[in-house]
Amino acid sequence: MCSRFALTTPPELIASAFRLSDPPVVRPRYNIAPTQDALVVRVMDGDREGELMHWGLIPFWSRDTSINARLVNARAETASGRTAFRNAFRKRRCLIPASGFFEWRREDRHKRAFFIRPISRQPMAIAGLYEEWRDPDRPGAPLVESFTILTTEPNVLMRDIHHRMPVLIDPVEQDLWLDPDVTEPEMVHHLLRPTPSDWLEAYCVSSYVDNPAHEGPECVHPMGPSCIEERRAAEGSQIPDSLWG
DNA sequence: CCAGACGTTGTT
DNA sequence: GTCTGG
DNA sequence: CCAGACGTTGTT
DNA sequence: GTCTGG
Repeated sequence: MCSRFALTTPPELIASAFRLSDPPVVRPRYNIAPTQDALVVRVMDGDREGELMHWGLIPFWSRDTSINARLVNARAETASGRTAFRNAFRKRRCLIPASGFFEWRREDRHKRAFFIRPISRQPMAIAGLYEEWRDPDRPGAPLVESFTILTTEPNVLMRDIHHRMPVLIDPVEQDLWLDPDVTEPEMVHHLLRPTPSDWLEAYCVSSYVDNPAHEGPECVHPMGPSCIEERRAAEGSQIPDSLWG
């Protein structure tokens, strides 16, 4: 799954990595949690743009926003067939820029937080879906845009930590994923595979990050003896040329 | 037909 | 809005 | 994901 | 224990 992530990349670098015409107006965030706003990249009128949206998808037919806290993830294996995600899967696919994401590993009675990031240090592109919603009880209510993160099986690196992980989209495949004119799920399903393990590394962080109200660099500082066990699936392996430009 | 769900995660 | 279950 | 609440009444 | 909110 993916229920917490960071985006600390400078706006200018986000813009170049995602080919946005303007740097997004964002501050560094070390602990982005569900129901909060996060930067989303989508294609609108043929151009990529970065927008802030609520994390937690609100289907357009919802009576209220109470479902928001629950639809923070969508299973990549089934999302295109789910009522809540079907329309978005066809027409409103998006990317969520992230410097890395957090996962908690269960260890007996304890849990330990890990930060997972690209070895390349370029921002990753998490696959997402977004939706548009207006309060049906209030005519003229403002448009609420919200998103969910697609999850899939873990790769070798992640398998040791958790049994789900977010879907990441390779830069060479991003135009296809974002194209709103590609409305057949079959055309994009093959993009929703686990990221190769040698794209990523993982290390332990302190429990400071556990509290969603906490913010700041301490969330991603290596912590404890097992920061030594910083993991790489393939030591010394080359990062594929197709990655991150 | 109407009523009620519509989702994922983790845990037992 | 649309699908499933009763 | 984790943290924190977990409730009703009447009144504004 | 389970639900809601961030």
